[in-house]
Amino acid sequence: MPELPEVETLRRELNLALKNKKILSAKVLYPKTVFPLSSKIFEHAIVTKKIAVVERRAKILIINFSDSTALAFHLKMTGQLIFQAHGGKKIVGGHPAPKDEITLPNNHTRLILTFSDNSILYFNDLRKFGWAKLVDDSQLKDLTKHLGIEPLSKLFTDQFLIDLFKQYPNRTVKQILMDQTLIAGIGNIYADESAFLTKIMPNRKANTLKPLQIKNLRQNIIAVLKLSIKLKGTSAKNYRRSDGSLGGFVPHLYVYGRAGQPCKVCRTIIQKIKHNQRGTQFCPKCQK
DNA sequence: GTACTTGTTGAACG
DNA sequence: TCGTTCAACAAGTA
Repeated sequence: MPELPEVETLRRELNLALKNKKILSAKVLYPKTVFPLSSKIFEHAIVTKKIAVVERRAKILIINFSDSTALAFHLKMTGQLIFQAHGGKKIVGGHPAPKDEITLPNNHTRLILTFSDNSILYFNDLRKFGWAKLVDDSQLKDLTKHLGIEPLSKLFTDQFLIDLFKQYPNRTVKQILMDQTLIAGIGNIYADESAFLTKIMPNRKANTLKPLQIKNLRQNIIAVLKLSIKLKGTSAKNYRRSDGSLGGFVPHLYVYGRAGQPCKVCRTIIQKIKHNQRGTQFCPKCQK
């Protein structure tokens, strides 16, 4: 599933690909995916809009138009955005697709945007959790106002994280890291991975961590996010064990998706528990 | 067929 | 008002 690094990679690529393009037509194939919910209204409202810049907030991808409206996407777990240049190669972002077999549109395609140079952007989403919202300035603010700070911004300081742990002494590490209203963009993968790198259990209570551990945790969060972006954000694990396509970050995972396999550090078998209603993986020996 | 998984939202709870 | 818990969303896998 797309995480912050993957959305960021997609943002960079789409920003280059889409800048200054004009929307020639739009086709909604699954109305519940879009806002406004009416396909007709959506399709009519978006044509002739010109793309100014593509931005990202947490895991939300924001295509800004020149008239200060925007099309905001959330890929959730299985969303994909695929850009097909006219006669050119595809840019694929989001949920990994079986390699080289994407024919478009297909039965998971929810929205098609065609640009005036005949290039096309497809929004695919197998499970239909994702959305594409056409919003004005104030609606865009509503979409993002509840989100906490970006973990890769300068605001994400040692002191900020230490204060958070003080503010929520009874929560667990993982609960704090994954709370989008506190820190925006960390999902299950990076919560588990950064806990491993810090050698702490994800279900440790916040008030049991020493300031030095919190500082280490912050370093590890940043390191793991940056490494994943560097590897083109292909952080998504193979979605089901049978799906042979591995993302570029997968070889760097220590615990996520590795339950039952030996720890890369000490060979102890990685365990999986349910914590905070989420699958949570850890090494019982390395993490305390 | 049944249970389970997954990220996020929002309702319901004390 | 606040923090916590849980159902809902959809479709594929075990």
